[in-house]
Amino acid sequence: MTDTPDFDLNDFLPYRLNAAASRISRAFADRYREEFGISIPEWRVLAHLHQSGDVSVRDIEARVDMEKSKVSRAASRLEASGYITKAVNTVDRRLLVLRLTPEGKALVARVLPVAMAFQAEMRTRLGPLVEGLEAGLNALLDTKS
Amino acid sequence: MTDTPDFDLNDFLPYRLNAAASRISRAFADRYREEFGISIPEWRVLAHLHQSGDVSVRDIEARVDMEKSKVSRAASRLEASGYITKAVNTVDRRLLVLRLTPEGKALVARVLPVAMAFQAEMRTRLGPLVEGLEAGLNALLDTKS
DNA sequence: CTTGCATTGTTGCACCTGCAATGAAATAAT
DNA sequence: ATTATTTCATTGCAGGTGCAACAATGCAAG
Repeated sequence: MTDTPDFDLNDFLPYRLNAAASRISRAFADRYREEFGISIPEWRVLAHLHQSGDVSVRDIEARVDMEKSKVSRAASRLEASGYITKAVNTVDRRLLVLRLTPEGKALVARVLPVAMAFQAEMRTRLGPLVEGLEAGLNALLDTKS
Repeated sequence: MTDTPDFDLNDFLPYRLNAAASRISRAFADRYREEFGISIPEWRVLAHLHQSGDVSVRDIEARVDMEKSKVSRAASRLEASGYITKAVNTVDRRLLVLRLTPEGKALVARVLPVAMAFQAEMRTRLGPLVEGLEAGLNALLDTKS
């Protein structure tokens, strides 16, 4: 009987997770690009610099879930735009020191409220379901790393 | 005091959602590529053809959350690999009729158990949290479309 | 009929991405 | 000290992606 086992892509958890993330990311990226002219990788670098001060590429790679080449290119774009500086770490000259410029700090100050508002929108849309979603994401992110 | 409002990227919902989805997708894509030589877009097309029989590119675009160009290219690769055929719909010659070949059906029969096993792994890792995650994804997918 | 408009699928283009190779610097081994 | 090994960041390359432009077809208006 079961020659063709029932399968509906829309009930398939990996697909659903990816579809939801893609839509959210797309909407988010559009807003960032239009209002601030930055991409999501650039935003992640900025956010981490805001959060942790001077860091290296490797630092960001470890904490922000991005390949080092992606970090490197995002950092180069941010440097070209004047939002960060790249300097050589004097104690270990293999390392870079990425640092926000005043313009970068000002940009972060403008982006942060938009990011928080976006997250608030998501939470509103989710209502009480947000807790379950967070718990599920925790489980996936903890175990899988 | 609040010159620099606290912000931790790892508590930021859009980031967490995307990070989780990326890791899952990556693991999934690796397995598909190694075992079957197909990508996720190709898998989605195959899955929809398995589920719905003959369909057009536009059909898949609407139901599988992919741009038409992405569908078109995935379909071309699948055709080149001999897994589907592309024919012109005789009643509306703008439309294509995508159809699984016997090889395509055989491939789907091999992929489906792997997909189900992967989903089962996710469910195991999540345990009872899977319900909350599903509910949250529902909310995001329903409202956002 | 024909003329204009909408729809379907493909493709050119510019961009982004991951991976591997590379160069530079630090560390370990002998 | 010299040599090998490891670490860090960048870059070349091949391939995937979205978007806009396009050709082909269908449909509607006159």
